[in-house]
Amino acid sequence: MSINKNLNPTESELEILQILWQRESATVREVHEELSKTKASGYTTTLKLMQIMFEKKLVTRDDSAKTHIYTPAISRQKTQKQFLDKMIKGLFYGSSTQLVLQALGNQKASKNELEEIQKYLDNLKKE
Amino acid sequence: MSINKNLNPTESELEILQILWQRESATVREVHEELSKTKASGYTTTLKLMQIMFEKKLVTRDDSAKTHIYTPAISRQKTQKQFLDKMIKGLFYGSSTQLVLQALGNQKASKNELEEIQKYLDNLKKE
DNA sequence: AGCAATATACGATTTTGTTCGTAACCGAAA
DNA sequence: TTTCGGTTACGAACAAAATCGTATATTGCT
Repeated sequence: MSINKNLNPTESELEILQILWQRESATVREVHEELSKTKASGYTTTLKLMQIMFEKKLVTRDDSAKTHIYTPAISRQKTQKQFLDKMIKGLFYGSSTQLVLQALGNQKASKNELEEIQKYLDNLKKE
Repeated sequence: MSINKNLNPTESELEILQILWQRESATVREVHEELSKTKASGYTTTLKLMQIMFEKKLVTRDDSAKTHIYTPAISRQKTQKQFLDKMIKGLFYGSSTQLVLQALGNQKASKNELEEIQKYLDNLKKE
């Protein structure tokens, strides 16, 4: 029974969170600058999105100065988990294993990465 | 340079594809029946969605009889890959390894499943 | 104080996706 | 052949998300 509604971020909101997570915190302008590298849209669009995210409590902000500073209010990990779960349920018939195999098969991971995963698996098995 | 626009399926369209993949093919009524188990909405809603999916070429249909029979036009695997790629890019900073670790950590897989994954990894390493 | 530059606030519009009502259609049974 | 149940076609309403234009505020500079 959580008090917060905790609405899931939309596609665009995710893009912004992505940037905020990398930077710890940022102004609207900084976020917009970053977004502009891959996407064309107006400054006020980014502003509006971030205001909405504030209302949804996806971010907090320091508005003591003229230029507000935004900070993510939800963790990267938690968000990743939410979306993963949804995807496993909606596209992999509930099997996380299926998702993992598919992910491994598609994207070629380096040998180092594969070994990292194997180590991780060994630990899991011990538990 | 593909001729088809190949629009990604939406949330609702995925639910329908999910059913079509399981059954190989199905009528609107069958799909609707199945959807109704988990979701309340009218028959014509399902119909409309499937008609749109037809326009988008997400499904094909046999309309030789009065009751049309729909068949998925995109494969489960390809769709899974598309969404995985998008998620890795959009939420895991491009690292499939990160996604895998996160997926393994969240959802407890059984020991058998873990071993299946390990075998798979061994094969990958050999290549 | 007045001006320029840069912020935020916020409503309106556009776009995309979902839902539904109604008409037209078809086939089988009476 | 008429009727009735089930089907498709299709436009329109509705909802959610994204985009933008414009007004207003704040700061720094001259």
